[in-house]
Amino acid sequence: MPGRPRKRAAILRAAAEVFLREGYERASVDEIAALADVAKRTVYNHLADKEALFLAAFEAAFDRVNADMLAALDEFPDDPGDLEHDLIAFGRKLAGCHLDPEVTALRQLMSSEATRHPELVSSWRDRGPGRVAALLAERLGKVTALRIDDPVRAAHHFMALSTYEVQFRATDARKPSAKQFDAAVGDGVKAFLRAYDRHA
Amino acid sequence: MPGRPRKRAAILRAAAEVFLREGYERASVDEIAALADVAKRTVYNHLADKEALFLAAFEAAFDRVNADMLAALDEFPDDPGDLEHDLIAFGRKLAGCHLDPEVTALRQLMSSEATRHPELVSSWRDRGPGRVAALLAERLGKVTALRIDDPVRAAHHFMALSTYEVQFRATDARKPSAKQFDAAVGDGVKAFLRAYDRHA
DNA sequence: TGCAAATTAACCTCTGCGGTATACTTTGAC
DNA sequence: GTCAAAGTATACCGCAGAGGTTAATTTGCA
Repeated sequence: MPGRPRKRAAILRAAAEVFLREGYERASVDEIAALADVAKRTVYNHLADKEALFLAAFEAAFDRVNADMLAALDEFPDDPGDLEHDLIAFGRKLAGCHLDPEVTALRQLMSSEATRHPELVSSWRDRGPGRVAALLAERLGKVTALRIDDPVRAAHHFMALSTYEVQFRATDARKPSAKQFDAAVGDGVKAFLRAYDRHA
Repeated sequence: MPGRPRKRAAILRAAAEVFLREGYERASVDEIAALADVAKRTVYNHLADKEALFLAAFEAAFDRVNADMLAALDEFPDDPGDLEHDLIAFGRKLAGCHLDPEVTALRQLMSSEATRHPELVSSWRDRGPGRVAALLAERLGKVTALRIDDPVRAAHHFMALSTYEVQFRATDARKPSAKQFDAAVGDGVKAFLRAYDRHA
């Protein structure tokens, strides 16, 4: 592996770690350089200034996390055998993503810089949950057992019901137990089915 | 009105405004003092340091917006005549709170300081949405037209369905139109009723 | 192997902010 | 009206961090 891109990757990884841990203002370029095991000058060699460093690191971290999010969709079979079971499995995967510390830290970081960088928010929404909703809508629309007028809205309802409570407690000091987690997701999915299943 | 408490109130109001606009780190005590029309020394006279100033201002701002949130519950009648209509009215009020710029700014501020002040998050949750959920659960449990096993969970489902999409777009540059807003809330409430109404 | 580009370490400067000190003025309760 | 408590203006200190400079060194590639 060539030297230059390796340095750049190390810088972005370190920057993501420090920015996520400290927030934009509290993060220092010195610490990032030290963590990347690189001279500060090298950082400024790759990225013009702290701002550019932040945006690039955020972008990279988002891509990484978002891949997991979209991968959850593979959990959802094209032709579900046991619909409730499959939906619960998918809902767990989806809700589980929201518990990932990197995800919650990224959300917080985005939130705190939302005023200065509104494009971060819209990009996150469109490429993240918005994308998940669109893809999920496509799949739900094909399930004949469901009566769905507006697939995108139904997808949102599914996401809301399966993840609301988990997100609610995601920032809590002590995470919900596996039992609470499963119950929250399971009950959410069951409510979704009562609202959308033809014979429920 | 006596002078001293008036100064204190002015300081807290100014602090809230600046902290909400700039975030903790970017906010400067100088600006807060100027906005409160007060000498910097006076600020430090009332609050020990920037940290205490922040916590006090946050607390005050939270109490203010949270009162609106809890007031939304009054929208919900003890004995609903037209359940769907009443639920939609309540849902709109609830979702509307999430569009208030001060509310979104407060959430962002809490988010960005969550690591340093986890107690802010749990206090927010317990006294805010958690409280709403508990009170709403109480009311929902009394509505005989609904089949509800776990009232608190049902309350969460109601909150999720009626506010998810609005919160989803709350940080968007251009707010959703009234039509979109009403449709999102209305469809959410209808889904809730399909899931919980005895004869649906 | 040689050379050009990248990297490094060690400074340096400049700015902004938290917090304090001083010396003076205002305010309000008795 | 007095006088102590509170407020004000201004200057100041210390510190931390962004970003630049330089000169020496390493690295990758022809």
